[in-house]
Amino acid sequence: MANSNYDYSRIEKKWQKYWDEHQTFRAGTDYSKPKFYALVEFPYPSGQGLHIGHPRPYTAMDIVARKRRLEGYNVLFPMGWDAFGLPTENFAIKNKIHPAIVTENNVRRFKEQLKSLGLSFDWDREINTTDPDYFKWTQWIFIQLFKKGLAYKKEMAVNWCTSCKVVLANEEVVGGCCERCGGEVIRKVKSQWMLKITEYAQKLIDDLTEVDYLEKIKTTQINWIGRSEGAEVDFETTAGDTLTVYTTRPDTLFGATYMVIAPEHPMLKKWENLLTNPEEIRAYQELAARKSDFDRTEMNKDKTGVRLQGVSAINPVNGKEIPIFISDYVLMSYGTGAIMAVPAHDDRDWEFAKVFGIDMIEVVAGGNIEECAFTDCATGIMTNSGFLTGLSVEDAKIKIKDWLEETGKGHRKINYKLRDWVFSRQRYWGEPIPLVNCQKCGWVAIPEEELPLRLPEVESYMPTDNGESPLSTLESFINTTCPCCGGAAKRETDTMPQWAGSSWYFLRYCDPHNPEQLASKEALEYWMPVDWYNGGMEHTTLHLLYSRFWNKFLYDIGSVSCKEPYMRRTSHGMVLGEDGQKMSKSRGNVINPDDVVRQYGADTLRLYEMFIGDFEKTAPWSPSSIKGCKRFLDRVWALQDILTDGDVYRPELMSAFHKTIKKVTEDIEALKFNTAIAAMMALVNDIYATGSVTKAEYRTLLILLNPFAPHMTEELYEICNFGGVLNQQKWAVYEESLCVDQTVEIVVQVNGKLKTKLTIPVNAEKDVALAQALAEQKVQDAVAGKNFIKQIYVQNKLVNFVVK
RNA sequence: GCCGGUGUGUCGGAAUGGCAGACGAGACAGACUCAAAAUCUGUUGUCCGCAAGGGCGUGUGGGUUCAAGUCCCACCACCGGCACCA
Repeated sequence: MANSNYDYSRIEKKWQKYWDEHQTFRAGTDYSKPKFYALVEFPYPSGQGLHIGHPRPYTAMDIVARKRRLEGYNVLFPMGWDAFGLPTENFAIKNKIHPAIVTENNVRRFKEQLKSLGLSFDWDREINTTDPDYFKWTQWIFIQLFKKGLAYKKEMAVNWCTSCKVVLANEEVVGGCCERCGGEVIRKVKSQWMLKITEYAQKLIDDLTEVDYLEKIKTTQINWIGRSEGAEVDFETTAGDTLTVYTTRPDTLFGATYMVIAPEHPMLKKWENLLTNPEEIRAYQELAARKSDFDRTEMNKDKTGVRLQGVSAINPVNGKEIPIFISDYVLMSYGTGAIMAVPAHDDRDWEFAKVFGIDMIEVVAGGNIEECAFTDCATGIMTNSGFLTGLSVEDAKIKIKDWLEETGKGHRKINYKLRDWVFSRQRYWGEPIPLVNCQKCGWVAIPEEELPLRLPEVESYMPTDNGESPLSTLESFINTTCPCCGGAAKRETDTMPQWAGSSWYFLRYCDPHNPEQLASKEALEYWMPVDWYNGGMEHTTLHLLYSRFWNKFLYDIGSVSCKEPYMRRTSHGMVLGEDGQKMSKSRGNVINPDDVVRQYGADTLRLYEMFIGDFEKTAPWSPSSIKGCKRFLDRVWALQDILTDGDVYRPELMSAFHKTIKKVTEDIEALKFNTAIAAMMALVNDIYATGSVTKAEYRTLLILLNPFAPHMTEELYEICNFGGVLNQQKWAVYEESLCVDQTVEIVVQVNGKLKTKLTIPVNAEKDVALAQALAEQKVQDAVAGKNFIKQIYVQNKLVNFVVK
């Protein structure tokens, strides 16, 4: 009989209390110790409470953090709340509760749930983005950006969610719909605060070489930033001015038979009096403006447009006059908002030219332009191209760029798809933008002593239908004096987007209570960069990019000491419902972590979330599979009944132990938690096969398992009187030389087919192994009467006789 | 269309070019039990065979190799992301 039942509920509460009281996981301030900074994305404390997907990445990093502590590192593993945002505000509106109260309640619930999972966060460093002591520094950073000219206000077409009544960043629009609510997104011209992330585009690409991110994260970011090399080319027009285009294919300049400008292009205004078909143009402009992004993508098959009558352009290489069109396939937001169209060598231009019956000139030989545009840069040879004829495309690109620069008709240019970050939101529950507008001085930052600029109390948080912030109705908030001239001024009423607070939170964790600075220099120099940051793939082009940008800016102004905030970035797969579908209320496949903790205990839940499959891939929840993890813990618990006095690894388990230590040690670092657990399960099976366990064996097993199942292993460690508490012990060590057995089983093949297996001494010499293999009857039968072609021996693996 | 990723038993999934299916689940059989649950033991890719044994098996088709789930080429299916970016 077991000394006691595995009463997980009692044990887990006991140890959670113990860790709390002893501040076991408090990050030390001894800066002479080696540090390890493990980070998980802090949650948005929603009203639904913790989702079953949360524990997966949290447990993973908890395992790493716990292991590193046992290895002697000073570990920082913090947690906080990304609490500004729309759902809280919407809930507040609906239920007439202040969003701050809603946030407080949600945070309390989340914290309880996280604690019930035994996650080893340093709760002394808990932060909350809605805390004025925190967002004081979010506002401070904004002011620095403003002072350096990286925050600017611009009248522009923005993405407007008709349902949330709020502006969205480009990154927040998914397939023409609002990322959050799925509502229709339309384009609306508004004056918005923008952050010049584009200024950092090149650095954001280049510095990826210095960090260890999953390759797909790097490529996604690189593709999102979308660097392209080309040239800007100036086309003179019959209006006597110049129309500049951007192209990546200046080599095809001789093939440019028309031009297209975006419907919003400013030149149209300039040419107003010269254009003879203004109605037609205006009608098209209105049509294009009404189209949402969604419509634009939907309609991308049929090219539409209007030819400008009265103005045309001159091709600078051959002086030919070519027509200019407006069409919504050219975007004002990229390049110069104007293109030279080369229908023979660009798919979109080809389609457009077919619709409008425009000439094509083949300038790169090798395709059939009657059928489709020939866009291959690698094999084509220039033709019909004057001084470029006969060159390869690559050589032609260089030559034409040189020519453009020599003649002053253009120049080399690099463009990025990345656009500046729309940073204003017309909602209540966000950081107020700390600027005032003065008639005389324009936009002025409020003095830093006045930070934090708190949110005023308002009657209603309702977003207004005219698209202004709820703060805009509050005279007492708006009216203020100009810090510059002392005259009357008005405060900015927009707030910051939810991404603001999370763009620098990893810095605040280093020194979370500092009232003087966002964090002290010493703390930042010691803890930064984050050694390992795990989070969702969905943040690759949002939070991950934004926070790299902010960190780089803070680095440039001397506030932080490293160029890149995160040394290593990994990503976890989602936990799906039992049916393999994404968990959702409507599907009825939602699993609540509280229920699982109640039914099986936190240790089982932790173990299962790690065992469920490859950490980086999605995995369906399986109610029966989790029982296997509980069963395993029960078996570990019951080992205490067969504990002997012996205090060494027994010879028959010697290599099994060393191998398992090695496997678990390495697998944790490689995110292969599932195979680490499998190895421990196999070890326990091996132990049971011997009928008993020694103290040394049990102790090692408990240490290996501790990061995964911290409560139970602490309890067993105490029950068995192994001395002290487990979390103060040292991680298990292995010796390479003891990971191998004295003998190995090798495979004997004839012509690659398995014939028999053979047990021979480890590292046996070739002739010894071959001789022994050849002595086997089955081998004899298989090779009888045949000639040996080859005899292959792979040490400790196999013997293969190739015969004919 | 472009960029990623993934295809292995009934299921989740293991396999530095070297015994495919570790570990777990499920199923089946047995032990314990009045009985059930729990637990323990065994079997469990598939086909032929009473057996010994043998054939076939990692999405499809080729190739490299003594040896391919793994490397190369072509293709198919599914998942995710981006999408008129000149």
